[in-house]
Amino acid sequence: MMGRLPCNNDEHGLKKGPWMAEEDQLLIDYIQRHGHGSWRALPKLAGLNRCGKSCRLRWNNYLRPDIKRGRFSEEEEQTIINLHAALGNKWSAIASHLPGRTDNEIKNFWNTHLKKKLLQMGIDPVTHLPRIDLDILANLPRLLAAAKFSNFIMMNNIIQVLGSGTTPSPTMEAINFLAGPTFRENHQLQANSNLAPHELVQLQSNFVNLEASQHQSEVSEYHHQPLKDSNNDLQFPCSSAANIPTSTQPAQVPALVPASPECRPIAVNQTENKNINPNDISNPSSTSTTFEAWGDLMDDEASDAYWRDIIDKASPQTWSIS
DNA sequence: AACGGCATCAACCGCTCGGCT
DNA sequence: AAGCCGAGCGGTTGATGCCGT
Repeated sequence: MMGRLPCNNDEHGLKKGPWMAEEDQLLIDYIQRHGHGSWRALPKLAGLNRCGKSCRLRWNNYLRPDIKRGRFSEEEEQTIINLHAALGNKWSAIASHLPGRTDNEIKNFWNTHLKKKLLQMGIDPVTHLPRIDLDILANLPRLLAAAKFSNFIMMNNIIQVLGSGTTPSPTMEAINFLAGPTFRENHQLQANSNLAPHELVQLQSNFVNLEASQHQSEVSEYHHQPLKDSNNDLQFPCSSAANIPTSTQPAQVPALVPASPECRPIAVNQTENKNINPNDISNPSSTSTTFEAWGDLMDDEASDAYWRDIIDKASPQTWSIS
């Protein structure tokens, strides 16, 4: 990080912790009269013994006159769930779709209520997919074998590009590549796999979801609005795209699309279940992409034998790099 | 009444981003 | 181009309240 001094209240004798009513009043009075201007300069000007950052937070999260307080409505809940499916933990982006609600409030509401609610519904709050059970984990070796090692190397490269997609162009290039004939024709999974048809469908649908979620994610990120066609209906690049709500159409079911970088398809749950209860949700902050998770696992000596065992069982002849 | 565990949420901390010099 | 700085974001913490025993 570039030379940025922390807001160290202790060192400067600045107050920390809960705000008193008098402090609130000083802040409100000052901002109503002068606007907040420079947050750093504000506390001194307003006669507050706080750092500017603390003032900004207090104002934005609590004192702002347009803040809506009280319980979240059903519609707001659905909106949050669907936006989270599309945007991941982008609390400020989610908050921008909910007038009067702050990112902090939404984040707290998510962590304390919605996460649990989804879990109770059997939905992984990180991926927004139905939670994966041990049967799937047991089939992992076959899935791995089917995908072929070479495909994984290539997918890894692609997804790293997707994961680092802060600019639209490389990401869209990767998506176009995935969607295009080169990828689909040259990487026929079925040819070298012993997958059952439904497993193949699942694997291929992951690619489709990857396109859809990435596309939707970018659209939302750049426009903060779902795509709409001329009839004002939601428009998606493919049929399984994220289910973004409108004010008139609250979605009833959370979208089954992983969107945030840590929610890449295929195996987030499987990879992170190495030493924990497989029914537990994956940690949203631990790994930014599925393939980084793979890397983490492969780096871990303790898990090395575990994965070697799985790989050995996964038809070694299919692992030759073509 | 006292205690412990859990839930909630305001506030903080560390970091990134983008504008400016 | 490099560094500084203000603002904002997301994760985490800690105080508080509630509930069950």
